[in-house]
Amino acid sequence: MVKLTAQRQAILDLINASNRHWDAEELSRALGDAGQAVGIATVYRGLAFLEAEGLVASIQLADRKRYERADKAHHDHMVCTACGHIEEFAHATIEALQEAAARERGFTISGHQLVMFGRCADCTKGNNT
Amino acid sequence: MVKLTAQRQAILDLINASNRHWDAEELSRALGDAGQAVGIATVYRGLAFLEAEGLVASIQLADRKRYERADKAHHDHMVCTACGHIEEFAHATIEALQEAAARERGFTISGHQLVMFGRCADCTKGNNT
DNA sequence: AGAGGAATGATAATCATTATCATTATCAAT
DNA sequence: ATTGATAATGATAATGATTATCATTCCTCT
Ligand SMILES: [Mn+2]
Ligand SMILES: [Mn+2]
Ligand SMILES: [Zn+2]
Ligand SMILES: [Zn+2]
Repeated sequence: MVKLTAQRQAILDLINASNRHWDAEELSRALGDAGQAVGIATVYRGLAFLEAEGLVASIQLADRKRYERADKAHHDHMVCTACGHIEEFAHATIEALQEAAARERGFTISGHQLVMFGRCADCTKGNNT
Repeated sequence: MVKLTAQRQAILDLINASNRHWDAEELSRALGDAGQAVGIATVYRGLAFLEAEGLVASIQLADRKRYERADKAHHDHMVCTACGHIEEFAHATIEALQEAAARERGFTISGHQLVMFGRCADCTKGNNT
């Protein structure tokens, strides 16, 4: 019975309405534009709360943390260093091999993050930037 | 013909002398303790330089970037969230599958980072913190 | 209606990293 | 050795994302 306040619900709705990977600032700005302003501090707290509840997922990039909906199957990311595009991919075998590697070493895994950096298909062809 | 200044050489020597994963602050402090103080700004610049030259490697964790020697084969990491221990592992099959996944999507990969979080073998058994 | 506790929001604080800029080191040419 | 050009250093200010503070507002229960 997670209790969602109006601002937490607004954050969650916005995230669930697309496949974007949002940062706190973007969410705060978008909510303001939509007429339901939420203080930036509340956005940070709301995101932490929602993630703890498993209602949103996140990826930690070099500079900032980005949030996305959690109602998709687990996946990892490829980040285009030219245009910022974030592409998703899931690979069951990689996941299984990771778990095996951890098990071999007695490591109890609670999470992982695999990020590949490079140029997306568009940026590889065209010469965007 | 990379030209190493005294302070860059000192940073590199320190990194190469162990298998630790250092952050800038730790390096600056250790250099100071060793009697060859290097300003923190110079440490940051030196690390960027050394990494660009391929003389040191790095991993970007949530809060800070950590540097290690580059004269080891590529590997990824498991970070213990209890004691901070960083364990290394290499997995050729995972690497190959990653590249295949990128290729399938037209992504030109320039780098990647796979980090697993959890409790190391010691912290899983004993109850260190 | 009122008390207690949680949530909000404005703002200050924190902390890693980068930018500035005056000073110093390096090196080639005089 | 002295110059001058150029790069590096180091002290310190600035930046930017995130967290902490704290007064105010909102709920929920009695
Ligand atoms: Mn995603
Ligand atoms: Mn390592
Ligand atoms: Zn791109
Ligand atoms: Zn541990």
